[in-house]
Amino acid sequence: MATYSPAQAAEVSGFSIDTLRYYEREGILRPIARTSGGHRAYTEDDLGWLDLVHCLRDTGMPIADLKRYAELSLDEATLAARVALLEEHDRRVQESVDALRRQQERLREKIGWYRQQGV
Amino acid sequence: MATYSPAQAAEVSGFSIDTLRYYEREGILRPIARTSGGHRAYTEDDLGWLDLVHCLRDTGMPIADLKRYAELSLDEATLAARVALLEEHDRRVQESVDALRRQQERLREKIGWYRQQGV
DNA sequence: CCTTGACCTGGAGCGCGCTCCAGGGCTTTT
DNA sequence: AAAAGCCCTGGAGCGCGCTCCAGGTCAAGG
Repeated sequence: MATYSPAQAAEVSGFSIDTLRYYEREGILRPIARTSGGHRAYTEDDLGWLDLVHCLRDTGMPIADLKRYAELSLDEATLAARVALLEEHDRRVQESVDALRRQQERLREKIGWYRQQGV
Repeated sequence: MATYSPAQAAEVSGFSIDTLRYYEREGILRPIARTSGGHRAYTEDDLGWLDLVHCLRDTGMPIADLKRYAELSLDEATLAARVALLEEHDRRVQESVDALRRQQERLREKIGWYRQQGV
């Protein structure tokens, strides 16, 4: 199975090498396999997981939550719980989208008001 | 004209007293009027401005940008420029809403995939 | 008056999420 | 086999946006 050097993993995942190491230290990534010389060798699976991590980070999931999620992932039996967590996160994302749009609406009202003042 | 104590201004604006002081130090608020004893007395105008500040912060405008905007506000002649900035900000807000929704869509696909794996 | 509670200032501290660095070991190319 | 470029570790540092603190002053009720 193909593996990826840290630089390649960074390229593919969109995280920096430092961030990948940081995530591993934090327990968000399971310990990455090593070459005989001690260099990391990321697997396809690692990259798949990183793809989900990216999605979760981009939607505002905090590092601490991601870590808890990753810990759950160590136990196959928790699949249902993990999906429940993702769905809960999805609800929070929806709330923040809604909140953002509400504030955007207010912003537009303010702009309209300024425009009426003769801009 | 009615004025507001720091506690009242915090209550109305939704910012903490410490944050109000911080914003004043940073130049996001013009220097707030004082009582004879040196205590702050916020005006209706201050609260109106704070309302806009809250809207901008909630939509992700950084402190530094807010400061620049506040500096512009000191000069009446910049009204058009300020409105332009708000509209530019509105575009960025729209972009982040869109990005968030795209990632949410991906998240939902992931959830759907897990569901297919038998959850 | 005197107490109590709100407010003042300057500056330190914090939580988050990285990012960078020194000092050293691999590995690939020539 | 030597140079050049990746990668290693542990730990320090940073940018943001507050938040808290000490040590004092002011204001309002009894």
